[in-house]
Parts: sequence; structure tokens; C-alpha cells
Amino acid sequence: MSDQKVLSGQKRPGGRSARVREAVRQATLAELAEHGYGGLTVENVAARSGVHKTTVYRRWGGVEGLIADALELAREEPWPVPDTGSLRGDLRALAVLVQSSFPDAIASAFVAAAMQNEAAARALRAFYEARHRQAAQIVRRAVDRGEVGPGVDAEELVRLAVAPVFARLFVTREPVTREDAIRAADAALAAALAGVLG
Amino acid sequence: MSDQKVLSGQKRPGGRSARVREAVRQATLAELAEHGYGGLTVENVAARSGVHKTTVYRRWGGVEGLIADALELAREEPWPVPDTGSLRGDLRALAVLVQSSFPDAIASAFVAAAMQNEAAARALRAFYEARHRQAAQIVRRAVDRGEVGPGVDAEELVRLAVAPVFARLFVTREPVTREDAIRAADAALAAALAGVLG
DNA sequence: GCACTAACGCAACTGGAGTTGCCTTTGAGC
DNA sequence: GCTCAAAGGCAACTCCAGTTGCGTTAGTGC
Repeated sequence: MSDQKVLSGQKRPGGRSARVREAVRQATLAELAEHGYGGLTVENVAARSGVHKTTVYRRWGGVEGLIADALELAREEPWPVPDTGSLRGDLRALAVLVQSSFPDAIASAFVAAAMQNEAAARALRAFYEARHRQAAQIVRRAVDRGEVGPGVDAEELVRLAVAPVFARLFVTREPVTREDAIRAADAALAAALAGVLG
Repeated sequence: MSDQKVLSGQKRPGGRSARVREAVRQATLAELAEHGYGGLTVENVAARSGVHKTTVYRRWGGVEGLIADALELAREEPWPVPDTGSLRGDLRALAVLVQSSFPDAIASAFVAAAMQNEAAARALRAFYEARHRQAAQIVRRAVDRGEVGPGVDAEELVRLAVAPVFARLFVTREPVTREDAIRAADAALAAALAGVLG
């Protein structure tokens, strides 16, 4: 069914195929932003991109593949890792970044997609792995400054700082304020200083 | 479209209507357990329950209504609030409970459903509000024992203890071990003892 | 126990997502 | 610049979720 191998191992990466892929990727993101994951259909993506729907079905295999491909695109994009000069400030900025960027329909569409199909789940996991790895430099800088001991698990601290925001946004569905995000970051820092993270 | 008012304000709660509702509720849970949210269709629920699909569409309005109704049912069910004798033990038990119960397809189906439609999201939020309120007694008991100060935000501490588990399970899609859950609980406790939660 | 109507069952219909067979275009290799 | 196969376009089809109009059943109230 799904033949996503084709997406990475193009036999003809040069001309039309590349253009088609780009058009479909952009159309997918636009559709996600407008209608969310539930409203994402191959037909709409095909119409918006100017690519025939048969082609989309053949190369992406359906909605699943579109999401996975768009996620791959998103992962490659750079993002600003906070650098405020202090660990507390960085963690707070990170948590607030997550809190404020997720009303964005695209981001939550990705999470919704991952709940429904395995390909999207794998892609999302890879996405966050990359993010966590990058965000860990916040902690490494703090270690260099002597703010925390070198034994602390950097990525774990990052996860801990943003986890409450994620849980509220996606699981318990509570509204999340900027203050909630800051408190989550502070709690994570307190736990790290208490030695819970190694 | 959706006419869920009918579900609570039955004109004929006595006989057939009640039986139909119960049959559909059970069928919905069974279908969710087997096929998850993505595989939940009105037709299958109708077939399994022995109720005609037209009836299901009219009373529940579609998949959305089925989910919301099933969630209401789940909320009413009692669950065992941990009571190990210490706050640390209770929080750990709580986090492990969440970690171990969520490979359960029904639970994650609810979360998936909430991502896609507003009715399910409202129902899920009410569900977790009830759970958090009940779990808060863990903290109140600890206050009585003098383990933490009376100023600590009880529900917030509960949320903090389970949030990393939720985030891993549903957002970043990482595998979650029992040790991860325990560490999350310990981190929340450390934050509370450090005075971050009020 | 009788009438009345809310609620359920039924079958036929609608619409759109996904599939298939065939033809046309395009770019890679020589 | 010519050839050839991979990739895209097209139209017609299937299939199934969701809808509608109408007939049937069974609680409720008297």
C-alpha cells in the first residue's frame, strides 16, 4: 500500500518529480493549517497543489504519507533555541515557546495524526528527538556556567520542563497560560537542583 | 446535527430507550478497544449492539457523540486512588498507574478523539477534572501527616507528577518505562518541597 | 387495557474517498 | 538530439459512511 520508499529514493529527483513533491508538501501544510488533521483530504491537497489526486495516492499512499512527509520537512527547519544567559530563563523561554506556538493548527494536527497512524507517529517521534537534542544545549551551557552539576540528564530536564504544557494542551485539554508554562519550567529546574535527574 | 440533549433528558428513560443506550455504549467501548478511534464506525457499533444504524445516527449524531457518551460513562466509574502511607509512594503509584494503563486502547482512543472533535474534548476535560479532584486527596493526606506544607497546590502537584508520562505517551511518542514514571513522580515531589507550587 | 406518540427499524438514496487501466509527458543516459 | 522507461494525467468505476421518508413497535398516561 504505502510506498514511501519512493519519497526518499527518487529515481528522477531532478525535474518534475521534485516540483510535484514540493507543491504537494506546501499544499499539505496549508490544508493542515486551515482544516486540521481531520479535514485533511487527498482531494483537497491535490486540487490546491495542481497535482492530480491519482499521483498523490500513488506516491504518498494517502493522508498518512502526506503527514509523514510534511513532518520530515518540518524537522529540517531550524528553530531558535533560547539563550537568555541563565538556565532558569532558558527553560522558561522554552516552555513559553511551546505554550504559545501550539494553538497553531499545524502543530496540533501533527500530534493528532500521530495518534491515528503509525507512520506519522514514527515521524513525530523523530521530530521531537531532534528538538530535544538541540534543546539540550541549554543545559550544557548551564553546566559550563556552573549552574547545575555535570551529572544532570540534559534531555530529561528539557522534557520535564515542557511536559506539563504538553499534557495540558493535548491530554487533559486544560487551557494553558504563560504562567503555567513558567511554573512548569521552574518545577523542572527545582527537581534538577534537588538531584532527581542524576 | 448533534442532538445529545436527548441523551441526558430522556422522555422515555424506562424501557427500550435505556436498553438501546446501554447496548450502544458497551458496543462503543468494545469497538474502541479493538480498533481504536480511527477504526470506530457507526456501522460497526450498530451491528455489534444490534441497534439499527439509523437510530445511532439520530440519537448520537455520529462518532463524536458515541465517544462523548462513552466518556461520560467512564467518568462515573470508580477508580482506586493510591494510598501507600507516604506522599512519595502515592505519587509514584499514581504515575505508574497512568504509565501502565495507557497501552490500553480505549484510553488512548479517548485522547485521540479529543484531538478531532470539540464534544469529545469537552468530555475528556471533564473526565480529568474529576480524576484530578479525586487524586488531590493524596496531597491532602500528606499535608495532614506534615509531609508538605499546607500551602502547596494539591491538584497542581498531581498534574506535575503525571505530566511527563502523558507527554511521552501522546506527544513525543517515546516509550515509557516504569522507571520513567517513578522519576517523574519524584521530580514533582522535589519541586513541591522546594516551594515551587505555592 | 386502550389510545397516543416517541423512539426504533427498514430500504433506498447520495456523495465523496480511494482504486484501476490506459494514455501522455518528461527527463536521464547514451 | 534520440530513445526509453519512469512518473504524471485522466476518466470511469467501486465502496462505504452518512441521510431521508416512511412504516412499525412499544412505553406512558389515562
